Amino acid sequence: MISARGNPLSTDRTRQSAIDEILRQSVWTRELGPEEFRKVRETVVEQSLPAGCHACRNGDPAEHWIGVIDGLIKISGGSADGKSVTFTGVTAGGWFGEGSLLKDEPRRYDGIAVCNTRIARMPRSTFTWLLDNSIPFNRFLLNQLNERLGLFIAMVGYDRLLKPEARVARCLATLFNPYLNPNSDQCLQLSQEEAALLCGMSRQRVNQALHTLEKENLLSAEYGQITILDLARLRSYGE
DNA sequence: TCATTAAATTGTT
DNA sequence: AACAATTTAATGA
Repeated sequence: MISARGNPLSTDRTRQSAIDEILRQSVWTRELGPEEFRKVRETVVEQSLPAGCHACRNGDPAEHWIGVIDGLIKISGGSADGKSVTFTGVTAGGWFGEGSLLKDEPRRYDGIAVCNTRIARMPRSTFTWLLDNSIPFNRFLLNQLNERLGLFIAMVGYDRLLKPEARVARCLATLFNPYLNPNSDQCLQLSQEEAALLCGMSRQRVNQALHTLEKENLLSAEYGQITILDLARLRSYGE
């Protein structure tokens, strides 16, 4: 896995297989016809992003729909006083950035690699072609937007109704939404500081909450990574 | 391979 | 926010 990532010696064949990998893992490719699938496969390109690099930047023109092959991209925005807010994370098999493509506007948010991450870029031309030609693709997008809306509504609820432990548990669980992030790895490569940004809490409080959740065998917190052990109970934690 | 050091992350107040 | 402790990664003998 690691050896192929960012390796300048990797062949075209290994590059193409990474594209095949994410297309296999993605929900929206399952209903495409052969012609549609071929067009997608021929135009999507892979890119390796070291931790901290931008997949897309607030204000830049939007030329691609972006999928995550492996790793973790955080969707964040900067506030006026220089602080940044993390809205959500996208993991393996998830795609993002369609909002700017649909509106034909510059990017509204930053997409930043939290750990070393490989992404796939679909050119705008392919994206609009799918919109014009594939009903399954349109159905997928509609569902994805609906899932996202549900996700953000749920997160507002977590903020107001749940104790810190439950907020951490459920925020982490959202990274495993089967529709938005269908192939998320149980092992999340992120520091507690990043986890805190994702949960909208202080690092100290997240640190404390992680200890509690670890004692209950729901996850294991290691140096620079969190491994999910019981996703079902994290999802419903605090009920 | 091992020791040293800097940087990142975690634990705690 | 600050500080100490711990872990990792990089370096060179």
